[in-house]
Amino acid sequence: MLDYAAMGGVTTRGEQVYVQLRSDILSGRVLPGTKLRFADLTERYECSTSVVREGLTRLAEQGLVQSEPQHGFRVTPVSADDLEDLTTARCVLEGLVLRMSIKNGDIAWESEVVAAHHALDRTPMESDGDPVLMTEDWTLAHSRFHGALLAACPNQRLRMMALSLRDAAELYRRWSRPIGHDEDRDVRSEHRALVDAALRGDATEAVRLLEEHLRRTTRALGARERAISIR
Amino acid sequence: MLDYAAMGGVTTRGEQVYVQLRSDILSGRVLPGTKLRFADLTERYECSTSVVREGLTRLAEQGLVQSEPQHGFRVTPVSADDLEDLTTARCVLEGLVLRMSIKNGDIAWESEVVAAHHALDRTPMESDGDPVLMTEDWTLAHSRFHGALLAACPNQRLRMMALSLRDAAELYRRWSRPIGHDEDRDVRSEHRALVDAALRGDATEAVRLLEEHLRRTTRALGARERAISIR
DNA sequence: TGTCAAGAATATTTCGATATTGCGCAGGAT
DNA sequence: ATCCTGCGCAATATCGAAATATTCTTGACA
Repeated sequence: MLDYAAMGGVTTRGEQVYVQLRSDILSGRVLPGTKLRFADLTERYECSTSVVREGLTRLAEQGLVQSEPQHGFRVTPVSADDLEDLTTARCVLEGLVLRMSIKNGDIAWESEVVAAHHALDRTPMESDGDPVLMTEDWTLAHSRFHGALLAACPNQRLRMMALSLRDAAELYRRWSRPIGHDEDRDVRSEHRALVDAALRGDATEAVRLLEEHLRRTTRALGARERAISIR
Repeated sequence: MLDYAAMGGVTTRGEQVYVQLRSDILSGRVLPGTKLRFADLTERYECSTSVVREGLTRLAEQGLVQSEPQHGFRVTPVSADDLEDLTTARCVLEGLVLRMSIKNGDIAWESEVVAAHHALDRTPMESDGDPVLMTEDWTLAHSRFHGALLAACPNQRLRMMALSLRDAAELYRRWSRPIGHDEDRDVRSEHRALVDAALRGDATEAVRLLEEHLRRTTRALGARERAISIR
């Protein structure tokens, strides 16, 4: 949770590598459980071990990778139990933050929510090439939309923690593409209902919808996980 | 939030330095706002810059120190606004975790709570030498006591986040020694009431007591802060 | 054939040095 | 007098290799 809010762009090599490493993990370019060797990473990111180490250390602190002393780092493996924990934590915390955000949101916030939702609604979910992974664009728009919903929460720490949990969930979400294809319409209508409740100021209903939204993604992954484990 | 649960003790130099650095900050041996120079730290901890850097990076990720690229690190400064945010976050989150812990706690958990409370109750708060800072022993016992209360929360992530907030608050608590001396008795009775409610299984009352407990410490600091700012 | 130990190979951790960046001050131009 | 520019100092960021730890391989011995 380093605060680079003040700086315009990426400045140090360490920061660049960290951002890229993080992006590579979150986007699923390196699979959960993968061992991260220094030799590979220094070559891939064209920097020395120190810089790689710094990035890995930061990610480990966030829980995106795991560190075992003298044994190196690996991308945090996914598990059904952990997902259960994560989902519960998100329902509780993100629900809370959403409630605070709605109670506190002004017109500017409402505008941002509407804008983010519009962008999300118009972004295609799946690319023609890959029927499993979502598009980069949709993932980004989705992240922005949920971020916008939470943006008006006056408590920075709670908001940051909720966002951090969303990141952790990204690892799972990345692989939760449901088998069926009607899901597409479903997710969009869930988002729309969420926006409606939020703008109406109906925090309780919005929180209920959010929790349902989160749990559905979890259930979708459950199905996918079973499918993968059969292989 | 690196997971060293599996390892017996501290193994790498980096880990040692991190632990010590963290302890030095949390215990108030280096004041909030202090610039942390590499030259000083490498000498103090007898290691190279890389190791110091790793420790600082981890602490920065936790929010205990701040990093500004090309400008180094400094211990996160304290502010009244941040304390307000922090206290609110703690009341909400730690309250939630306490509730879950009480609902889920078994006899073994109860025993731990009783034991930790007993140890805390018998540990002197203030040393004869310094009338302002709490003793190292009391701080440790206090931390263990509150940790024990939360230990039965089945959700690891929520529990870890609550503990992380407690650490952040430690920076403030360290300087919140009230002016008056009767506070001593007061804090002890607050802890006792908390234990009673928890063991009774009265989660709602326990959470209420905890929130009051947290807010009182905050108010105590408020007074102290004003006293400091007058200097 | 199975076990164990010594040594080779591989990976991580730590170091010391170099490269880079930012800051302050002096000197000169406007 | 004020502002700009360039130089030197101090601190951070990065590197590449040495030191340390772990894992794998090989071969002797029971």
